[in-house]
Amino acid sequence: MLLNSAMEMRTSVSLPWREEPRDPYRVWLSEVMLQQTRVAAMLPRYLAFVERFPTLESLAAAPLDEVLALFSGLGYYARARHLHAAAQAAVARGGLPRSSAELSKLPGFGPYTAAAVASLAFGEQVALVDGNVARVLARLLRIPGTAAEVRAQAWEVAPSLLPAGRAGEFNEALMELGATVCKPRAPSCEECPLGPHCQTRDGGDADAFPPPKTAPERPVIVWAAAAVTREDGSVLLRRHPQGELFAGTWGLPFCDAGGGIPRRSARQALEACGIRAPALRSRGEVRQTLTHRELRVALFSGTGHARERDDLRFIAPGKLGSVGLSSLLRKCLRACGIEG
DNA sequence: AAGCCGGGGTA
DNA sequence: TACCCAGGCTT
Repeated sequence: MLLNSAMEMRTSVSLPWREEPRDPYRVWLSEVMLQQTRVAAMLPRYLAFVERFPTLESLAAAPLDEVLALFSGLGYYARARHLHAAAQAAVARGGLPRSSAELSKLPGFGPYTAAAVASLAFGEQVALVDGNVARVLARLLRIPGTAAEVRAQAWEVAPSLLPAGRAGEFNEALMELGATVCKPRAPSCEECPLGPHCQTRDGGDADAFPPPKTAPERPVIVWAAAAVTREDGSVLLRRHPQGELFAGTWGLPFCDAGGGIPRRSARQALEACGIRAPALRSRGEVRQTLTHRELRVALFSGTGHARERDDLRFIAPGKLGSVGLSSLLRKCLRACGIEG
């Protein structure tokens, strides 16, 4: 009965990766893009991605740069690197593994994604818990404890709720319910198909499950960055190395400027690129809030030339779509009057 | 177990 | 504007 109630949620939206018969590659791609990202934000990128890389094999054969380009602005770029690496590993072994256990061995497949692909695309009878499922179960069953404890409990309980032979449908229905009705805040309990079964609905305290997390403090990071344009209008970009924020994507040459003089720091950043003491015009400050820090970038612009390297390229504004860019870079370029 | 990774939606 | 959200990897 729980199943039937929850199932009412299904098929309320038609999304391209849900077309039957399901293509495991596309189901996987959608799950990766949906990590920490809403459907509305990722849908256009998903469509562009499958158009460029319609198959697992085409993705495996692609240069990483192009994969990152298609992830531009989505954030968490490790997802793109893992996706690419996993595609190559999968092709090398003859295709995508069909079980959750085997999928887990590939980069980028954690417990959730492995179970999602296995149940949704391959029909494996395996439960999954994402933020939505954890919240739905916490309210339905009045699971006490912190968000982390609720999450662990949900993984314990979920397998026992699985209807025989219909794990995929059930998983999808629970996630759909969490996304549309059993929302983090202000849940629409009146519309909930699970209403009679829910242990928090009558109390009206569904909101309290799971309890809100305490806000983490967010240290401020200050960068000084410079947009240097060449005579032909192209702008100097530097690839963020592994271990740096925005790793793998391209950004303006920057230097940490915490406590220092921003203009001097910007000059320093350019010297590291082989540009000596150019005239720099101040372009104000761009801010970007990340999960664990607030980023403030003091911006400068100027003209100049530099020798290109593997991690240093002049890119024409019209060609910006062909490399991986962060949203931060877009903001910075806009502030400098450079439009992609 | 805790910290690290972007970005956009919502109040 | 301020707050909220969340999977996988690394340490």
